Amino acid sequence: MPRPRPNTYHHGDLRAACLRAARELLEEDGSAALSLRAVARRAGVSATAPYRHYSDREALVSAVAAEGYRELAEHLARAHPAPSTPDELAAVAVAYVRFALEHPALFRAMFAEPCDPTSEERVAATEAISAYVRTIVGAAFPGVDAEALSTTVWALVHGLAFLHLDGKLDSSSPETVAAQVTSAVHALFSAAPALSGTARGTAGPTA
Amino acid sequence: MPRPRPNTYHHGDLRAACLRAARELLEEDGSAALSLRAVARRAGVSATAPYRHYSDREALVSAVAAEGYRELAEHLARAHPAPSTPDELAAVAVAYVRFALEHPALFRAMFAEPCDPTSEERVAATEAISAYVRTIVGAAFPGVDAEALSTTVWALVHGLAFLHLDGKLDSSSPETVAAQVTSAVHALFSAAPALSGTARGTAGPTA
DNA sequence: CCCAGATGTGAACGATGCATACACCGTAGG
DNA sequence: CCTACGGTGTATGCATCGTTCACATCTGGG
Repeated sequence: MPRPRPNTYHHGDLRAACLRAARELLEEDGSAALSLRAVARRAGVSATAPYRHYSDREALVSAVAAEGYRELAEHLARAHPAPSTPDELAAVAVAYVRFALEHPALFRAMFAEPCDPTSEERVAATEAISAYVRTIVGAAFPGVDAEALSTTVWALVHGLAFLHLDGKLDSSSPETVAAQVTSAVHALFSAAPALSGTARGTAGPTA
Repeated sequence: MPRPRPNTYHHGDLRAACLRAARELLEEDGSAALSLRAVARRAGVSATAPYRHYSDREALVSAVAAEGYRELAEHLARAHPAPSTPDELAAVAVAYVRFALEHPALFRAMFAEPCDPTSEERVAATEAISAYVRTIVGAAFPGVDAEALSTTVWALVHGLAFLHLDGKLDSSSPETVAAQVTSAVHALFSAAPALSGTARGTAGPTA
C-alpha cells in the first residue's frame, strides 16, 4: 500500500493521479485529443513518468474509458435500479443520453476511438454494460428474445446519444432531448412482442 | 479550367488530389489519424502545399467527410431508390451499416470527430442525409410523425453501425449483421403507427 | 511582353509520442 | 548500519505532426 507521502521525488500514486488528471482534462476541454504530456504536466511530473504505469497512450485512454464505463453503469443504475416498465426503461435510456451529453469527451473516448480490442479491462467493462442492458430488458420483457431486443434498444439509445453529440439532432434543451429519447424508446418497446421467441424478421406488417 | 498539365511545379488540381489522397489513406489504414503531411506526400507535393487549398487539417477532414456523406447517400439510393415498404426500408438500413463497416475510417471521420459545426459543406451534407431519411420514412408511413419516426430510425441504424464498428456486437459475417439490422428495423416499424401524431388506436400490445 | 496574383517550396517553431540512459529513494539481506 | 537492488521519476533525443512565413515559380490578362 503506497501511502501518499509528502515526499517530492516519488509521487505516491501516480497511476491514479494520471487517471484523475486525464479525466479533468477531458472534462475541461471537450475537444482536443488527450495528450499524455498534458496529463503528466497536470500531475506535476515529467513527461515520461506516466510510462512507468501505462505502456502507451492507448493504455491510458483505455483505462479512462474503462472508468467511464463503470461510471455510466452507476449513472444508469441511479436513474432506476431495476427498471421493469417501459417508462422506467425509458428513464434509463434518457440517463444514457444525458451521460453522453454531460461527458462528451469521455463518451467519445469510450466509443469513438478505434479501440483495438486487446484491452482486457476495456472489453470486460463493455461486456458488463451489454450484460446489464440484456438483463433489464429480459426482466422487463420476459418471453422476448432478450438478446435481439437489448441489442436493438442499446443501438437506438447509443445512436441517439451520438447524433446528439454530433449536433445532428436538436439538443437545445435537456427536456427536448429527454422527450425525444422517451418517445423513441417507447415506440420500440411497444413493438417488443413482435421480437418474441422464434420470430423471424419476415413477420413484418404487410398491411 | 485547369487542365492536368504534365508540368512539375504546379500540380493542376491539388485540391482534388488532396481529397483523393486522403480517401486512399483512410481506406488503406483504417486507424491512424489522417495526417496532412501524409496527404501531401501522397499527392507528391510539399508538406505545406495543401494549405493553399485547405485552411487547416480540420478543413480537409470536413471536405472528406462531406464527400463521404454524398457517397453514403448514393450508396443508400443504390440499395433502393424509393423505398416504401418496411422491407425496402430495412434494405436501406442494411446498406447504411454496410457502408460504415466497409469504410470505417471514413465513417468515423464523418461522425466520430468533434466536428465543430462551422463547416458549411458539412452541415449541408448531413442535413441532406437527414432530409433524405425523413422523406423516405414519410413516404413509407404517411400520417405518421415523420420527424420523430425518421429520427428514431436514423438513430437506431446509426447506433447499430457504431456498435458494430466498435466491435461491441457480433459482426462476424455480413449476413449476421444484415439479419440483426433487418430484425431491429422491422421491430421499430411494426410500431410505427404508435408514433402517429393523431394517435390511431392501433393494437398497441398490452399497454 | 511583363507583372500581379495564384500556387508550390523550404526552413523553422512548438508540440506530441515514445525509447533510452540516468538519478533518486525505500527497503531487504548481510 | 550499510549496501545493493528494484521500483519510480528525470533528462535527453528522435521522428512526426500542424502551422507560419519568407521566397520561388508559374500563368493569365493588360
